[in-house]
Amino acid sequence: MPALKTTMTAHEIGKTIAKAIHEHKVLPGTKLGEDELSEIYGVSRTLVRSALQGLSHELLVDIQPNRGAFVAKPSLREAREIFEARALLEPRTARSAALRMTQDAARRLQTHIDDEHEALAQNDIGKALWLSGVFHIEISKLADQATIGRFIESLIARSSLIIALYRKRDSALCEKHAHHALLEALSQKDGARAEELMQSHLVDLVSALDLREKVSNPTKLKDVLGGWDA
Amino acid sequence: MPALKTTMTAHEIGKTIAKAIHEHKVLPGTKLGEDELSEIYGVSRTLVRSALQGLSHELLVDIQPNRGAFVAKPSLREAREIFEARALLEPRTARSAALRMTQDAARRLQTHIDDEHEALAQNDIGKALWLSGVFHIEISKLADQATIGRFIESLIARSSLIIALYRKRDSALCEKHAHHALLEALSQKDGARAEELMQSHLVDLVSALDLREKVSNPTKLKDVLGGWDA
DNA sequence: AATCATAAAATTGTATACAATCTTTGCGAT
DNA sequence: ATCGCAAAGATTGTATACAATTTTATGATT
Repeated sequence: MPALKTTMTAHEIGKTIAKAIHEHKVLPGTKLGEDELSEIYGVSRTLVRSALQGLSHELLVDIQPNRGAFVAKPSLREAREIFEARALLEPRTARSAALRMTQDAARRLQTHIDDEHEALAQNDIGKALWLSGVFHIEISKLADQATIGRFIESLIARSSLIIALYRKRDSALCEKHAHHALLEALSQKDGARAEELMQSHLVDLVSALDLREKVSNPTKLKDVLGGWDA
Repeated sequence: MPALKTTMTAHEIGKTIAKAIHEHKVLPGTKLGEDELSEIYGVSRTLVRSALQGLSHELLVDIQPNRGAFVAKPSLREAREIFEARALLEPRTARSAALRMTQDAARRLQTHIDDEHEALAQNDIGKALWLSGVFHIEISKLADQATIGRFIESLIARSSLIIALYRKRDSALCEKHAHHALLEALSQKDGARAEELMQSHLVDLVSALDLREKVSNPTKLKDVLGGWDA
């Protein structure tokens, strides 16, 4: 833990909250009260509000006027759009990354994969899930196109929410070898193969989700009274 | 003008400032002082800060810690990246838009083109430039992909800054017929042609910019002492 | 005259106080 | 009991006050 800095900046607070969201420590729909957070971080509501507004710009939290901030709940439609956008951007970006690949980058990605496996071994699904996302972000950074990289980063961040909401039961995301194969292609500067692998990897990711229309106009409202959300 | 609402919201203030930036009423590098703005809009610095932070998230303003907010000055590299990203996203989006085109949308785009011409006739270059950008945004909205649409919107907003910084002298952006041809293709639901036209339109836009490396290590610093920026 | 140090002014950063809005609770009527 | 309404409580929205930092102005020294 980074030692006792006198006070956290709004950006740092935002990062912390974002991380908790990404690791599924707080689930979509959770209320993020200002007093609560300012208590936690030992700062005034001013900074908390600033952080929350930042997160809302990234569409990670939803600020409802006079009601407060909630962890965002992307709709089915948004979910589909986000993975469509990823399918559009990431394969191409992986190809660029392959062309610019370096020894050092390969090493970094490898240790990253190791971290993923470690988290998985410790059964910290949330963390493993997020690290898996960061792997994609790292690749996009290698492509040396910061603008598109930011878009991808934003899409992956939101994917975290989508996975929390729409993951099929007992679907094994984080297929071990997918990232490894990707790294291999990148290391060999095989752009075409990297592009291909990324594309099919994304298809696999989507196939672990249930993005079908919520069917039931619940035939009887009474039936659905079990623990509903906020 | 919208009548006397008691007070403006941070979002509205941000929109107003953004509009001024887009229309080149304030140029890249201009300082946006908090007191100054709160005076102008008749609100406290709290709201102004919130607005500025929002704009900084959109990369329209650059907030330097303890120094203040300035209208952003995209680097040459960013400029190139942004138009690369547009070239990647917009043609495809224009194709989708064509497939979803309606009578009503065609009418709206036509009146939009008329507005552009009117602004041009009134010699309001800044406004014409921005309306020209909004035309692209409107098309992207028709494509029914809000996520990518937001990316495109953000890219076009920043293009405004790039044009302010890097436009070739006496280059006629806003070639009259380009948008008209695009509208025609869209109206005919000719996706392939719309995609083509958009692609070449973007090439034309870039060719009106000077995105070459700034050559001169100024041989003598003394020579460059004229009014330099902040 | 130019340069550096120092002090005053101005500006941004953060916390607190107050206002507006929403939520919950309790009471009374049906 | 259930519904509706009203007051109390809690939470968000905005403004102001104070602290920290930067910028500008001033003056001494070389």
